[in-house]
Amino acid sequence: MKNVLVAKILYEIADLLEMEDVEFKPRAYRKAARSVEALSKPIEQVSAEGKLDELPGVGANIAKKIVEIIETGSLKYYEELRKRTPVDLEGLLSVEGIGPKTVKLLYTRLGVKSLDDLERAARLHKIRMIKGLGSKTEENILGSIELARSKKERVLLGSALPIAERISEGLKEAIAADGIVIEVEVAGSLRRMKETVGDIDILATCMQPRHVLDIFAAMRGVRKVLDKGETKCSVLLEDNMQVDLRVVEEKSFGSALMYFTGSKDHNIAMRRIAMEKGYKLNEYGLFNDTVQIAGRTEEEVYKHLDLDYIPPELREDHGEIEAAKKHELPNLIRYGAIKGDLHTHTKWSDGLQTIEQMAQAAEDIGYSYIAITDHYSRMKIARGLTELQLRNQMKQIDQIDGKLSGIRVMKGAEIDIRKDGSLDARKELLKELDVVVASVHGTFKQTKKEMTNRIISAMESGYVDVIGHPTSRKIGEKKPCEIDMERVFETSKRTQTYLEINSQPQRLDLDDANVRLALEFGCRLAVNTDAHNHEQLKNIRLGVAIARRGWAEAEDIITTQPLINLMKTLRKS
DNA sequence: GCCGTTTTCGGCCCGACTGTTTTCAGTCG
Repeated sequence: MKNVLVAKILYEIADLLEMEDVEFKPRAYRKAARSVEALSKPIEQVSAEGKLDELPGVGANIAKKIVEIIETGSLKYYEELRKRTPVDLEGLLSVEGIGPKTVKLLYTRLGVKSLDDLERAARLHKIRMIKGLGSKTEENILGSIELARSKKERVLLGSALPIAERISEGLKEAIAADGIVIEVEVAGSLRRMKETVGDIDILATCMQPRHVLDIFAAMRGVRKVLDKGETKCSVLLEDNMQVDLRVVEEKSFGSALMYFTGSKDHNIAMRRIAMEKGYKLNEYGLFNDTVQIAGRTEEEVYKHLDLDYIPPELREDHGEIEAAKKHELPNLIRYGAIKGDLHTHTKWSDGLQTIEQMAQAAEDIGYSYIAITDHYSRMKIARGLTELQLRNQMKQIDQIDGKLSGIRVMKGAEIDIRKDGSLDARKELLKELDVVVASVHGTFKQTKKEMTNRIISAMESGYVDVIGHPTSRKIGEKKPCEIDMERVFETSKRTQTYLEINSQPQRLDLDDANVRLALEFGCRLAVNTDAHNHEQLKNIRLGVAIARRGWAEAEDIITTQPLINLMKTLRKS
């Protein structure tokens, strides 16, 4: 599956062309790249079927280039562009505030090719000497460069999860084909559903550990075997992700799973409890002297320590052990509990699919409602709709909704919260919508107080149902805005304006800590995907994971409610 | 380089903000 590679090259061509002041082509390449990225099947398959030019944004020329990438792993056109400006484009562009034009400028004037070069140039105050740049730019670069570097070290949950699942499924299938019984589980921070992970840990139990390790080391996608022993094998995948596989005896599977799931702090606390009871806990089991009294499953280990079972998402030593002791753990929202999505986009604004396609996809995953909330903006953010366009869309949604019986399609919009906290839409228009999502786009350089008031104003307007991606953070790219969250939570509760848990892999905003705090304030939240294509509707599990990590129960999340209850919850019903 | 019930050629999103500038380029969403 070369989708990621193809998309990456197309994106980079766009940046390279932009560097050279080429007009319009960058946009064309980006559109094609997004199409490839959104694809659920291998690009090779689409190519083999001769259907590349059916992808939105892919014409004869780009199709030809994609074929070349599939066949050779690279692209002459791309290599030539790179030769003209041989820099670590991806790295340099990951610095906030630096775009293709600045990369070009820094390269031609200072020979900056890498993040290290950039940092050196900034420290030596060479950047401020360039016409068009200044001391402020230099300071900003130094401020963002660490963040840009750290991005490489951890991978988004949303990226790592499918890789881990593919590997564990592949392993199961390969072993099963040999007629051998195997049990495989993903462990580590990935199992705890942390928003980013450093590597992938997989645990297996099998009577023939060596056979499992051999198959694992020879799997497709493995670039390098880092080390391989009797029970453990570490490999580096083609995309630089490290995967560790451990094979343990069946009688130790539960305790090993606990041990390798962590967190470290949770494990330490657990071992202390075992000690207090006169036992010993390690990855091989729970022991009374030398006799193993538990270890086959996690459940029996917790039980023998007089604790309720603690779901992996809670294992951070943030009070979960005390709660488990007192039988006060939350009844966490289940992964399948979501009944609908209140934040989605279509090709009317910057999405990829039609309203029908999004609604159909939502119905297919078992939802009973979906709100179409394309960007609406008087300032044309992300191809926002005009009032006339939105009214046309509303008519079309009504027609589509009339035709579909299995799912309710709701009229909505994502409205920009302007700098002064006012909504970028006429109130009369908002009244006609079923769902109003209001979000901050463009965080400027506002103070904490200004930003807090900006969001609170929107909540107090009386026209907003959901605040979209409340802190505007992007993991590894953009820090969350400084906001007085407690004031926001208080207002959310008072005005019954629901804060979103945005399920986009790079957002996950609110984050787990804020979710937990919001719940303490008595807020209810909305888990949405902000999907820009139908595949992204499936990101909902990431949002639910964050809800679980924030100790949320189903009742805390309005999108678990059936339609009739939801309508009572929203203000415009 | 792509695309089309107003077009197969001529458009293609655009406004705000920042940091640099004396009127604007680059970045962002």
